[in-house]
Amino acid sequence: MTTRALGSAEETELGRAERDIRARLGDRPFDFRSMAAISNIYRAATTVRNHMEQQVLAVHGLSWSAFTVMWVLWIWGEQETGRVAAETGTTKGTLTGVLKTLESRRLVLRSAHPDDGRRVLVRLSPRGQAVIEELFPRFNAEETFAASALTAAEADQLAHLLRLVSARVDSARGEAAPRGAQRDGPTLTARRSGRTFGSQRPPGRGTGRGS
Amino acid sequence: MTTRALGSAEETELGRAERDIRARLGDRPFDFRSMAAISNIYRAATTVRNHMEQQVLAVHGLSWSAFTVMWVLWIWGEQETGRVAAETGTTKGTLTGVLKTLESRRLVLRSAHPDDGRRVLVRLSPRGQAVIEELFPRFNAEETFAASALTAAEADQLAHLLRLVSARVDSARGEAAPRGAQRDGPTLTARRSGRTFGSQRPPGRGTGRGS
DNA sequence: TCCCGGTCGTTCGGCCGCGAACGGTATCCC
DNA sequence: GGGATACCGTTCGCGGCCGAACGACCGGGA
Repeated sequence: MTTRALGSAEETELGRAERDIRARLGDRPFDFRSMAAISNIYRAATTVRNHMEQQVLAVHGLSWSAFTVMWVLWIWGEQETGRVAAETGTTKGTLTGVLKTLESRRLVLRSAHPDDGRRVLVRLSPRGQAVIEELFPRFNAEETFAASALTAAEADQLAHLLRLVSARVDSARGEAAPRGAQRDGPTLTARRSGRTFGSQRPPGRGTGRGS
Repeated sequence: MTTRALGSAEETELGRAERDIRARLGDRPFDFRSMAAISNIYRAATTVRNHMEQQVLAVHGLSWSAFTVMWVLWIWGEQETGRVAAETGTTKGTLTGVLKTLESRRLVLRSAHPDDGRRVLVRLSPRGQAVIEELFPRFNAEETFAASALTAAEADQLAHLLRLVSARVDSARGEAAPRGAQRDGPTLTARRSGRTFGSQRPPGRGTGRGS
Protein backbone atom coordinates (compact mmCIF):
# COMPACT_ATOMS: atom_id res chain seq x y z
CA MET A 1 0.00 0.00 0.00
CA THR A 2 2.99 2.26 0.40
CA THR A 3 3.97 2.77 -3.19
CA ARG A 4 1.10 3.63 -5.41
CA ALA A 5 3.49 4.96 -8.03
CA LEU A 6 2.73 6.94 -11.14
CA GLY A 7 -0.22 9.17 -11.23
CA SER A 8 -1.68 6.88 -13.84
CA ALA A 9 -5.19 5.64 -14.26
CA GLU A 10 -3.93 2.13 -13.64
CA GLU A 11 -6.48 1.07 -11.11
CA THR A 12 -9.44 2.59 -12.86
CA GLU A 13 -8.38 1.26 -16.23
CA LEU A 14 -7.92 -2.21 -14.92
CA GLY A 15 -11.11 -1.94 -13.02
CA ARG A 16 -12.92 -1.16 -16.21
CA ALA A 17 -11.53 -4.19 -18.00
CA GLU A 18 -12.35 -6.39 -15.07
CA ARG A 19 -15.82 -4.96 -14.90
CA ASP A 20 -16.37 -5.89 -18.54
CA ILE A 21 -15.23 -9.39 -17.84
CA ARG A 22 -17.53 -9.72 -14.87
CA ALA A 23 -20.37 -8.30 -16.90
CA ARG A 24 -19.82 -11.13 -19.34
CA LEU A 25 -18.99 -13.91 -16.91
CA GLY A 26 -20.14 -12.67 -13.54
CA ASP A 27 -23.10 -14.98 -13.44
CA ARG A 28 -20.82 -17.98 -13.61
CA PRO A 29 -18.73 -19.20 -10.73
CA PHE A 30 -15.27 -18.50 -12.05
CA ASP A 31 -12.22 -17.76 -9.97
CA PHE A 32 -11.57 -14.17 -10.86
CA ARG A 33 -8.93 -13.75 -8.24
CA SER A 34 -6.70 -16.50 -9.62
CA MET A 35 -7.48 -15.29 -13.11
CA ALA A 36 -6.13 -11.85 -12.30
CA ALA A 37 -3.05 -13.19 -10.56
CA ILE A 38 -2.09 -15.68 -13.25
CA SER A 39 -2.95 -13.67 -16.32
CA ASN A 40 -0.95 -10.72 -15.09
CA ILE A 41 2.13 -12.90 -14.91
CA TYR A 42 2.16 -13.41 -18.64
CA ARG A 43 1.34 -9.80 -19.29
CA ALA A 44 4.21 -8.54 -17.16
CA ALA A 45 6.62 -11.09 -18.60
CA THR A 46 5.95 -10.04 -22.17
CA THR A 47 6.21 -6.38 -21.27
CA VAL A 48 9.51 -6.86 -19.53
CA ARG A 49 10.99 -9.07 -22.22
CA ASN A 50 10.11 -6.62 -24.97
CA HIS A 51 11.52 -3.79 -22.95
CA MET A 52 14.80 -5.57 -22.40
CA GLU A 53 15.14 -6.60 -26.02
CA GLN A 54 14.49 -3.09 -27.22
CA GLN A 55 16.37 -1.08 -24.63
CA VAL A 56 19.33 -3.29 -23.83
CA LEU A 57 19.74 -6.25 -26.14
CA ALA A 58 19.04 -4.50 -29.43
CA VAL A 59 22.48 -2.93 -29.61
CA HIS A 60 23.96 -6.38 -30.09
CA GLY A 61 20.99 -7.83 -31.90
CA LEU A 62 20.43 -10.41 -29.20
CA SER A 63 17.15 -12.01 -28.23
CA TRP A 64 16.10 -12.64 -24.67
CA SER A 65 16.79 -16.33 -25.17
CA ALA A 66 20.24 -15.79 -26.56
CA PHE A 67 21.06 -13.46 -23.71
CA THR A 68 19.79 -16.00 -21.21
CA VAL A 69 22.04 -18.69 -22.63
CA MET A 70 25.03 -16.39 -22.42
CA TRP A 71 24.11 -15.50 -18.85
CA VAL A 72 24.06 -19.13 -17.83
CA LEU A 73 27.42 -19.78 -19.42
CA TRP A 74 28.81 -16.68 -17.78
CA ILE A 75 27.72 -17.64 -14.30
CA TRP A 76 28.33 -21.34 -14.40
CA GLY A 77 30.98 -21.68 -17.07
CA GLU A 78 31.24 -24.41 -19.64
CA GLN A 79 28.22 -26.67 -19.58
CA GLU A 80 26.66 -29.57 -21.41
CA THR A 81 23.96 -28.36 -23.76
CA GLY A 82 21.35 -30.41 -21.99
CA ARG A 83 22.04 -28.64 -18.76
CA VAL A 84 21.89 -25.27 -20.43
CA ALA A 85 18.53 -26.18 -21.92
CA ALA A 86 17.18 -27.11 -18.50
CA GLU A 87 18.60 -24.01 -16.91
CA THR A 88 17.21 -21.64 -19.51
CA GLY A 89 13.81 -23.29 -19.56
CA THR A 90 13.69 -24.45 -23.14
CA THR A 91 13.71 -27.77 -24.87
CA LYS A 92 16.84 -29.27 -26.32
CA GLY A 93 15.56 -28.63 -29.79
CA THR A 94 15.11 -24.95 -29.16
CA LEU A 95 18.51 -24.65 -27.60
CA THR A 96 20.16 -26.13 -30.66
CA GLY A 97 18.75 -23.29 -32.69
CA VAL A 98 19.76 -20.61 -30.22
CA LEU A 99 23.26 -22.03 -30.02
CA LYS A 100 23.49 -22.06 -33.78
CA THR A 101 22.65 -18.37 -33.78
CA LEU A 102 25.15 -17.58 -31.06
CA GLU A 103 27.83 -19.67 -32.70
CA SER A 104 27.33 -17.93 -36.03
CA ARG A 105 28.06 -14.67 -34.25
CA ARG A 106 31.16 -16.08 -32.60
CA LEU A 107 29.78 -15.59 -29.11
CA VAL A 108 29.88 -19.19 -27.95
CA LEU A 109 31.97 -22.24 -28.77
CA ARG A 110 30.96 -25.86 -28.95
CA SER A 111 33.33 -28.68 -28.15
CA ALA A 112 33.08 -32.42 -27.78
CA HIS A 113 32.83 -33.99 -24.36
CA PRO A 114 36.08 -35.80 -23.60
CA ASP A 115 34.52 -38.90 -22.08
CA ASP A 116 31.12 -39.20 -23.71
CA GLY A 117 30.68 -38.97 -27.44
CA ARG A 118 27.03 -38.08 -27.14
CA ARG A 119 27.53 -34.93 -25.13
CA VAL A 120 28.50 -31.49 -26.34
CA LEU A 121 30.03 -28.78 -24.20
CA VAL A 122 29.35 -25.09 -24.73
CA ARG A 123 31.23 -22.09 -23.44
CA LEU A 124 31.49 -18.38 -24.04
CA SER A 125 34.07 -17.21 -26.52
CA PRO A 126 36.31 -14.32 -25.46
CA ARG A 127 34.08 -12.14 -27.59
CA GLY A 128 31.00 -13.53 -25.87
CA GLN A 129 32.61 -12.91 -22.52
CA ALA A 130 33.20 -9.29 -23.42
CA VAL A 131 29.64 -8.86 -24.67
CA ILE A 132 27.96 -10.27 -21.59
CA GLU A 133 30.17 -8.24 -19.30
CA GLU A 134 29.23 -5.11 -21.13
CA LEU A 135 25.58 -6.02 -21.39
CA PHE A 136 24.73 -7.35 -17.98
CA PRO A 137 25.22 -4.17 -15.97
CA ARG A 138 22.85 -2.40 -18.34
CA PHE A 139 20.44 -5.29 -18.15
CA ASN A 140 20.47 -5.24 -14.39
CA ALA A 141 19.93 -1.49 -14.41
CA GLU A 142 16.76 -2.04 -16.39
CA GLU A 143 15.67 -4.70 -13.95
CA THR A 144 16.10 -2.11 -11.25
CA PHE A 145 14.02 0.29 -13.25
CA ALA A 146 11.30 -2.30 -13.85
CA ALA A 147 11.11 -2.95 -10.12
CA SER A 148 11.37 0.69 -9.15
CA ALA A 149 7.66 1.01 -8.46
CA LEU A 150 8.08 -1.59 -5.73
CA THR A 151 9.50 -1.27 -2.27
CA ALA A 152 12.29 -3.63 -1.28
CA ALA A 153 9.84 -5.71 0.70
CA GLU A 154 7.44 -5.82 -2.22
CA ALA A 155 10.15 -6.95 -4.62
CA ASP A 156 11.05 -9.77 -2.26
CA GLN A 157 7.40 -10.63 -1.88
CA LEU A 158 6.91 -10.67 -5.64
CA ALA A 159 9.81 -13.06 -6.16
CA HIS A 160 8.52 -15.23 -3.36
CA LEU A 161 4.97 -15.45 -4.68
CA LEU A 162 6.17 -16.20 -8.19
CA ARG A 163 8.34 -19.00 -6.89
CA LEU A 164 5.31 -20.45 -5.17
CA VAL A 165 3.35 -20.40 -8.41
CA SER A 166 6.19 -21.94 -10.39
CA ALA A 167 6.72 -24.65 -7.81
CA ARG A 168 3.03 -25.43 -7.76
CA VAL A 169 2.75 -25.78 -11.50
CA ASP A 170 6.02 -27.68 -11.76
CA SER A 171 4.70 -30.17 -9.25
CA ALA A 172 1.96 -31.18 -11.67
CA ARG A 173 4.20 -32.34 -14.48
CA GLY A 174 3.39 -35.60 -16.13
CA GLU A 175 -0.23 -35.77 -15.12
CA ALA A 176 -3.08 -36.26 -17.49
CA ALA A 177 -6.56 -35.06 -16.80
CA PRO A 178 -8.04 -34.63 -13.34
CA ARG A 179 -6.72 -32.16 -10.89
CA GLY A 180 -7.04 -34.29 -7.80
CA ALA A 181 -4.77 -37.05 -8.98
CA GLN A 182 -1.35 -37.49 -7.51
CA ARG A 183 1.63 -37.13 -9.75
CA ASP A 184 3.37 -40.24 -10.86
CA GLY A 185 4.54 -39.82 -14.42
CA PRO A 186 8.29 -39.58 -14.34
CA THR A 187 8.75 -39.48 -18.08
CA LEU A 188 9.18 -35.92 -19.19
CA THR A 189 12.24 -34.03 -20.14
CA ALA A 190 13.37 -31.83 -17.32
CA ARG A 191 12.09 -28.35 -17.91
CA ARG A 192 12.93 -25.16 -16.22
CA SER A 193 11.86 -21.67 -17.17
CA GLY A 194 13.65 -18.43 -17.47
CA ARG A 195 16.86 -16.80 -16.51
CA THR A 196 18.45 -17.05 -13.10
CA PHE A 197 17.41 -18.89 -10.01
CA GLY A 198 16.50 -22.06 -11.78
CA SER A 199 16.59 -24.99 -9.47
CA GLN A 200 19.35 -26.78 -11.33
CA ARG A 201 22.74 -26.38 -9.81
CA PRO A 202 26.03 -26.49 -11.68
CA PRO A 203 28.06 -29.66 -11.53
CA GLY A 204 30.88 -29.85 -9.09
CA ARG A 205 29.84 -26.77 -7.19
CA GLY A 206 29.28 -26.70 -3.46
CA THR A 207 27.01 -29.46 -2.35
CA GLY A 208 24.92 -27.12 -0.31
CA ARG A 209 24.80 -29.27 2.78
CA GLY A 210 21.90 -31.52 1.79
CA SER A 211 18.37 -30.91 2.93
CA MET B 1 3.96 -16.61 5.24
CA THR B 2 0.96 -18.72 5.91
CA THR B 3 1.10 -21.10 2.99
CA ARG B 4 4.48 -22.66 2.59
CA ALA B 5 3.01 -25.37 0.38
CA LEU B 6 4.66 -28.54 -0.87
CA GLY B 7 7.28 -30.15 1.17
CA SER B 8 9.74 -29.34 -1.57
CA ALA B 9 13.28 -28.14 -1.35
CA GLU B 10 12.25 -24.93 -3.06
CA GLU B 11 13.90 -22.47 -0.76
CA THR B 12 17.14 -24.36 -0.39
CA GLU B 13 17.37 -25.05 -4.10
CA LEU B 14 16.84 -21.44 -4.98
CA GLY B 15 19.19 -20.41 -2.27
CA ARG B 16 21.86 -22.53 -3.82
CA ALA B 17 21.39 -21.02 -7.24
CA GLU B 18 21.44 -17.55 -5.80
CA ARG B 19 24.53 -18.35 -3.83
CA ASP B 20 26.27 -19.42 -7.02
CA ILE B 21 25.28 -16.19 -8.65
CA ARG B 22 26.54 -14.15 -5.76
CA ALA B 23 29.75 -16.16 -5.73
CA ARG B 24 30.26 -15.08 -9.30
CA LEU B 25 28.97 -11.53 -9.08
CA GLY B 26 28.85 -10.71 -5.42
CA ASP B 27 31.86 -8.43 -5.58
CA ARG B 28 30.04 -6.16 -7.97
CA PRO B 29 27.27 -3.81 -7.00
CA PHE B 30 24.35 -5.43 -8.78
CA ASP B 31 20.74 -5.25 -7.72
CA PHE B 32 20.07 -8.84 -6.76
CA ARG B 33 16.70 -8.06 -5.32
CA SER B 34 15.31 -6.64 -8.55
CA MET B 35 17.04 -9.40 -10.44
CA ALA B 36 15.19 -12.02 -8.45
CA ALA B 37 11.85 -10.28 -8.76
CA ILE B 38 12.04 -9.63 -12.49
CA SER B 39 13.64 -12.85 -13.61
CA ASN B 40 11.08 -14.91 -11.75
CA ILE B 41 8.31 -13.25 -13.72
CA TYR B 42 9.51 -14.75 -16.97
CA ARG B 43 10.17 -18.07 -15.35
CA ALA B 44 6.67 -18.31 -13.92
CA ALA B 45 5.07 -17.12 -17.15
CA THR B 46 6.75 -19.80 -19.22
CA THR B 47 5.90 -22.46 -16.70
CA VAL B 48 2.27 -21.47 -16.61
CA ARG B 49 1.93 -21.13 -20.37
CA ASN B 50 3.44 -24.53 -20.99
CA HIS B 51 1.20 -26.03 -18.37
CA MET B 52 -1.91 -24.54 -19.92
CA GLU B 53 -0.99 -25.57 -23.42
CA GLN B 54 -0.29 -29.12 -22.34
CA GLN B 55 -3.09 -29.66 -19.85
CA VAL B 56 -5.93 -27.66 -21.31
CA LEU B 57 -5.31 -26.39 -24.81
CA ALA B 58 -3.75 -29.49 -26.29
CA VAL B 59 -7.09 -31.26 -26.71
CA HIS B 60 -8.02 -28.72 -29.34
CA GLY B 61 -4.50 -28.12 -30.57
CA LEU B 62 -4.61 -24.47 -29.59
CA SER B 63 -1.69 -22.32 -28.61
CA TRP B 64 -1.79 -19.82 -25.79
CA SER B 65 -1.96 -17.00 -28.32
CA ALA B 66 -4.82 -18.53 -30.24
CA PHE B 67 -6.71 -19.10 -27.01
CA THR B 68 -6.08 -15.53 -25.95
CA VAL B 69 -7.52 -14.21 -29.19
CA MET B 70 -10.61 -16.34 -28.78
CA TRP B 71 -10.95 -15.16 -25.20
CA VAL B 72 -10.90 -11.53 -26.26
CA LEU B 73 -13.51 -12.13 -28.92
CA TRP B 74 -15.61 -14.06 -26.44
CA ILE B 75 -15.61 -11.32 -23.83
CA TRP B 76 -15.85 -8.28 -26.03
CA GLY B 77 -17.47 -9.64 -29.15
CA GLU B 78 -16.65 -8.68 -32.71
CA GLN B 79 -13.62 -6.44 -32.88
CA GLU B 80 -11.30 -4.77 -35.33
CA THR B 81 -8.11 -6.75 -35.71
CA GLY B 82 -6.02 -3.83 -34.55
CA ARG B 83 -7.87 -3.72 -31.28
CA VAL B 84 -7.49 -7.46 -30.83
CA ALA B 85 -3.77 -7.11 -31.40
CA ALA B 86 -3.49 -4.42 -28.75
CA GLU B 87 -5.64 -6.36 -26.34
CA THR B 88 -3.70 -9.59 -26.70
CA GLY B 89 -0.35 -7.86 -26.55
CA THR B 90 1.04 -8.76 -29.94
CA THR B 91 1.86 -6.85 -33.06
CA LYS B 92 -0.51 -6.64 -35.98
CA GLY B 93 1.76 -8.86 -38.00
CA THR B 94 1.67 -11.61 -35.44
CA LEU B 95 -2.07 -11.38 -35.12
CA THR B 96 -2.53 -11.86 -38.84
CA GLY B 97 -0.80 -15.21 -38.53
CA VAL B 98 -2.77 -16.30 -35.50
CA LEU B 99 -6.01 -15.33 -37.18
CA LYS B 100 -5.03 -17.27 -40.25
CA THR B 101 -4.55 -20.32 -38.07
CA LEU B 102 -7.85 -19.83 -36.29
CA GLU B 103 -9.67 -19.17 -39.52
CA SER B 104 -8.30 -22.32 -41.10
CA ARG B 105 -9.83 -24.25 -38.23
CA ARG B 106 -13.14 -22.49 -38.64
CA LEU B 107 -13.01 -20.96 -35.18
CA VAL B 108 -13.16 -17.29 -36.16
CA LEU B 109 -14.61 -15.33 -39.06
CA ARG B 110 -13.27 -12.25 -40.75
CA SER B 111 -15.51 -9.65 -42.34
CA ALA B 112 -15.06 -6.26 -43.89
CA HIS B 113 -15.78 -3.14 -41.90
CA PRO B 114 -18.95 -1.49 -43.24
CA ASP B 115 -17.69 2.08 -43.12
CA ASP B 116 -13.92 1.80 -43.46
CA GLY B 117 -12.34 -0.24 -46.19
CA ARG B 118 -9.06 -0.51 -44.33
CA ARG B 119 -10.46 -2.20 -41.28
CA VAL B 120 -11.30 -5.85 -40.81
CA LEU B 121 -13.66 -7.22 -38.20
CA VAL B 122 -13.17 -10.56 -36.50
CA ARG B 123 -15.63 -12.63 -34.52
CA LEU B 124 -16.00 -16.13 -33.16
CA SER B 125 -17.74 -18.65 -35.34
CA PRO B 126 -20.43 -20.76 -33.69
CA ARG B 127 -17.86 -23.51 -33.55
CA GLY B 128 -15.38 -21.16 -31.95
CA GLN B 129 -18.02 -20.08 -29.47
CA ALA B 130 -18.60 -23.69 -28.48
CA VAL B 131 -14.89 -24.36 -28.13
CA ILE B 132 -14.17 -21.40 -25.88
CA GLU B 133 -17.16 -22.16 -23.70
CA GLU B 134 -15.95 -25.67 -23.24
CA LEU B 135 -12.35 -24.67 -22.76
CA PHE B 136 -12.52 -21.67 -20.48
CA PRO B 137 -13.90 -23.40 -17.37
CA ARG B 138 -11.08 -25.90 -17.59
CA PHE B 139 -8.60 -23.12 -18.18
CA ASN B 140 -9.83 -21.21 -15.18
CA ALA B 141 -9.67 -24.35 -13.08
CA GLU B 142 -5.99 -24.61 -13.91
CA GLU B 143 -5.50 -20.98 -13.02
CA THR B 144 -6.99 -21.83 -9.66
CA PHE B 145 -4.60 -24.70 -9.35
CA ALA B 146 -1.63 -22.57 -10.30
CA ALA B 147 -2.58 -20.07 -7.63
CA SER B 148 -3.46 -22.68 -5.05
CA ALA B 149 -0.22 -22.26 -3.15
CA LEU B 150 -1.24 -18.67 -2.46
CA THR B 151 -3.72 -17.28 0.00
CA ALA B 152 -6.45 -15.01 -1.32
CA ALA B 153 -4.60 -11.99 -0.06
CA GLU B 154 -1.38 -13.19 -1.65
CA ALA B 155 -3.06 -13.72 -5.01
CA ASP B 156 -4.40 -10.19 -4.90
CA GLN B 157 -1.02 -8.91 -3.88
CA LEU B 158 0.66 -10.78 -6.72
CA ALA B 159 -1.69 -9.29 -9.29
CA HIS B 160 -1.17 -5.86 -7.79
CA LEU B 161 2.62 -6.05 -7.82
CA LEU B 162 2.67 -7.34 -11.37
CA ARG B 163 0.48 -4.47 -12.48
CA LEU B 164 2.92 -2.07 -10.89
CA VAL B 165 5.79 -3.61 -12.82
CA SER B 166 3.89 -3.59 -16.10
CA ALA B 167 2.83 0.00 -15.62
CA ARG B 168 6.35 1.03 -14.79
CA VAL B 169 7.84 -0.58 -17.86
CA ASP B 170 5.02 0.60 -20.10
CA SER B 171 5.69 4.13 -18.98
CA ALA B 172 9.13 3.99 -20.57
CA ARG B 173 8.02 3.30 -24.12
CA GLY B 174 9.61 5.31 -26.88
CA GLU B 175 12.70 6.29 -25.01
CA ALA B 176 16.22 5.74 -26.24
CA ALA B 177 19.16 5.40 -23.94
CA PRO B 178 19.37 7.08 -20.56
CA ARG B 179 17.08 6.17 -17.76
CA GLY B 180 16.53 9.66 -16.45
CA ALA B 181 15.03 11.05 -19.62
CA GLN B 182 11.37 11.82 -19.88
CA ARG B 183 9.33 10.02 -22.47
CA ASP B 184 8.37 11.92 -25.56
CA GLY B 185 8.29 9.54 -28.49
CA PRO B 186 4.67 9.15 -29.44
CA THR B 187 5.31 6.98 -32.46
CA LEU B 188 4.96 3.41 -31.45
CA THR B 189 2.20 0.98 -32.16
CA ALA B 190 0.07 0.49 -29.10
CA ARG B 191 1.20 -2.61 -27.35
CA ARG B 192 -0.35 -4.52 -24.58
CA SER B 193 0.65 -7.87 -23.17
CA GLY B 194 -1.23 -10.94 -22.32
CA ARG B 195 -4.75 -12.11 -21.74
CA THR B 196 -7.27 -10.31 -19.61
CA PHE B 197 -7.10 -7.05 -17.81
CA GLY B 198 -5.40 -5.19 -20.58
CA SER B 199 -5.96 -1.52 -20.34
CA GLN B 200 -7.83 -1.26 -23.61
CA ARG B 201 -11.55 -1.12 -23.26
CA PRO B 202 -14.04 -2.32 -25.83
CA PRO B 203 -15.74 0.23 -27.99
CA GLY B 204 -19.24 1.27 -27.16
CA ARG B 205 -19.14 -0.34 -23.76
CA GLY B 206 -19.96 1.60 -20.62
CA THR B 207 -17.99 4.79 -20.51
CA GLY B 208 -16.94 4.10 -16.97
CA ARG B 209 -17.63 7.58 -15.68
CA GLY B 210 -14.33 9.07 -16.87
CA SER B 211 -11.64 10.05 -14.48
C1' DT C 1 30.83 -60.36 -28.74
C1' DC C 2 26.55 -58.60 -29.95
C1' DC C 3 22.32 -56.92 -28.71
C1' DC C 4 19.34 -53.82 -26.35
C1' DG C 5 17.28 -50.27 -23.72
C1' DG C 6 18.42 -45.67 -22.42
C1' DT C 7 20.38 -41.11 -23.26
C1' DC C 8 22.34 -37.40 -25.84
C1' DG C 9 22.13 -33.58 -29.38
C1' DT C 10 20.25 -32.59 -33.89
C1' DT C 11 16.70 -32.24 -37.38
C1' DC C 12 12.14 -31.44 -38.86
C1' DG C 13 7.39 -29.31 -39.41
C1' DG C 14 4.37 -26.13 -37.65
C1' DC C 15 3.32 -22.12 -35.20
C1' DC C 16 4.29 -17.78 -32.58
C1' DG C 17 6.70 -13.29 -32.53
C1' DC C 18 8.97 -9.15 -33.99
C1' DG C 19 10.06 -5.05 -37.04
C1' DA C 20 10.05 -3.33 -41.66
C1' DA C 21 8.08 -2.79 -45.98
C1' DC C 22 4.04 -2.77 -48.84
C1' DG C 23 -0.57 -1.66 -51.03
C1' DG C 24 -5.07 -0.07 -50.21
C1' DT C 25 -7.92 3.28 -47.93
C1' DA C 26 -9.48 7.37 -45.37
C1' DT C 27 -8.75 12.10 -44.09
C1' DC C 28 -6.97 16.56 -43.87
C1' DC C 29 -6.04 20.81 -46.06
C1' DC C 30 -5.55 23.73 -49.66
C1' DG D 1 -11.58 18.27 -56.18
C1' DG D 2 -6.84 16.64 -55.62
C1' DG D 3 -2.65 15.67 -53.55
C1' DA D 4 -0.07 14.95 -49.26
C1' DT D 5 -0.40 12.50 -45.06
C1' DA D 6 -1.70 9.17 -41.87
C1' DC D 7 -3.62 4.84 -40.94
C1' DC D 8 -4.92 -0.21 -41.42
C1' DG D 9 -4.06 -5.05 -42.25
C1' DT D 10 -1.06 -8.11 -44.79
C1' DT D 11 3.31 -9.87 -46.26
C1' DC D 12 8.08 -10.89 -45.62
C1' DG D 13 12.52 -12.40 -43.39
C1' DC D 14 14.37 -14.10 -39.53
C1' DG D 15 14.52 -16.21 -35.15
C1' DG D 16 12.38 -18.55 -31.02
C1' DC D 17 9.65 -22.45 -29.44
C1' DC D 18 7.65 -27.02 -29.06
C1' DG D 19 7.04 -32.11 -29.62
C1' DA D 20 8.30 -35.96 -32.36
C1' DA D 21 11.43 -38.50 -34.98
C1' DC D 22 16.15 -39.59 -35.86
C1' DG D 23 21.03 -41.16 -35.64
C1' DA D 24 24.99 -41.52 -32.74
C1' DC D 25 26.59 -43.28 -28.64
C1' DC D 26 26.79 -45.36 -23.91
C1' DG D 27 26.11 -49.04 -20.60
C1' DG D 28 24.83 -53.64 -19.07
C1' DG D 29 23.77 -58.53 -19.84
C1' DA D 30 24.01 -63.03 -21.95
